[in-house]
Amino acid sequence: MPRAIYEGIYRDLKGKIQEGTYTYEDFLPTESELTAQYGCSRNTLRRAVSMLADDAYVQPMHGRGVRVIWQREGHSAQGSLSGVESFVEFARRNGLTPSTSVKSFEQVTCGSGLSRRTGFAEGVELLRIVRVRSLDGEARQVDHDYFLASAVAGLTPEIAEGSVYHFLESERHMRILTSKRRITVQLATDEDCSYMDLDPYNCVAVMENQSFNSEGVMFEYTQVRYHPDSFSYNLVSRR
Amino acid sequence: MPRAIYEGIYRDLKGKIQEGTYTYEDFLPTESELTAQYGCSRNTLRRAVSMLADDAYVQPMHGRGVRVIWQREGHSAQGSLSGVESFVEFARRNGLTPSTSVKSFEQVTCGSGLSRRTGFAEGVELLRIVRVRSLDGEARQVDHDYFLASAVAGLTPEIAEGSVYHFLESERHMRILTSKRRITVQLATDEDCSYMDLDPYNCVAVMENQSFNSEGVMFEYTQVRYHPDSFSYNLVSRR
DNA sequence: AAGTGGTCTAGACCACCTA
DNA sequence: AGGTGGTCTAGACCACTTG
Repeated sequence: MPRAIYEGIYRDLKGKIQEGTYTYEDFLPTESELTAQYGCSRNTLRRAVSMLADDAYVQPMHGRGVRVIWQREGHSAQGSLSGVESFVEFARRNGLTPSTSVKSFEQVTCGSGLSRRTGFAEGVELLRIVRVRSLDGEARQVDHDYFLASAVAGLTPEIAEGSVYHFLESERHMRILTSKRRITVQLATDEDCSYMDLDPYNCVAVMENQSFNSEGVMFEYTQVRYHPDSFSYNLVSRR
Repeated sequence: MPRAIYEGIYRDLKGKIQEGTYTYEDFLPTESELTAQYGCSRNTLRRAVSMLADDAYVQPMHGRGVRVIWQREGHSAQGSLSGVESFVEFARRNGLTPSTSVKSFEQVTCGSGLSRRTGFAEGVELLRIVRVRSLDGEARQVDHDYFLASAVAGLTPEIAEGSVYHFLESERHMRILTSKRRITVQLATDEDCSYMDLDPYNCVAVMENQSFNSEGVMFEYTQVRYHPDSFSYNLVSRR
């Protein structure tokens, strides 16, 4: 694997923090020690450290050193859906059986309302897919996907029962490079109630998502409506 | 102001994208053109561009160029609380009158349950503050704050009615450098219902937050419980 | 083949912290 | 004063895309 040097150093340091070689509130060795240790330039090492800082594993302190701030089980994890993990990966990791039921699979033209909501240009052809996803038979989320029709030619309802991304990556050689997300809480719609076990006055967590492919073109808008018990989202911010 | 060069370039390019000098799906000038334009080294320019990419303003494409992916009103913004903006800033921007009522202000010792929830070590002294925050008289969120008591000496209920961060920054010369967050949706507690206008079967959006100061020490755990109508969180992810 | 972004190096100077 | 991280430069080579 032709991995970048900074990537290797990043993984190595991250592993050492997770394993306890460096622990909470320790200082990492200094930059000059680490560059000597890894036999790389200072810039390359700094890039790796800055990635660790982005992950909130570490906090560099000017004039003092680089302090570890990662804690095992920092925010103790409940068994709930992480926003970054795929549905199937989450299920596998927790020993649950995932299943997907395609409720809708149709081509639509993007009208003005849809354009404002999704960010697609008016008039473009979209493929609309609605899927209910369950764990051990319990409906946990409803996915509303809109794909640029031209980008997903060949997609069938059968494929949509599995992973659309796998299809896009292996068949269409497409990669998601960037995505913008928004999380809100909304009152459950009648549709939500009919798909998931919810009462009309319940709320759902809604994650909207715009994805851009390697061409820099937005090709997907997704709205995932989560059963409130199944939603958890972790993130980090700096500065 | 001794701002960094990359910071200036970053802001300039960001402004040009927002103003429409470069628009959605355009390519930026090439790196060599931009380095000439700004009279800086390639590394410095690349750092600025990489920050724009982190913000999903731009997507660099190997061998082709750097494409703008920012859209005005991409995910159309509703009038709702953003997770990154402070409560007062949000109110001001939307012409609403913010108010805060301190419901609790007391010192507690961190027990095992609290330690697991918050990430503080067992036995440390904490200052617990509960505040209800309203916009135009309507209660929108309840803040449960736990501060390392030693870090916030001198804090009073009167100060807590305003901005604790302002106190920490100007009086205690403390800065938040990193924070880890988690967002979940929970059933409203009796306390939530009594503070905000909610029924027992309603949900609240909960944002938990651990903050680290410039010493790399966690000094704050906050749990903000949002009225569902007042919650919106925007974020970006790459790769 | 030419042009683009991606990675890496070596060396310089600065700003901050501790003593 | 000495050590640490923060910024910046100049130049090299590589990998990908396009004609």
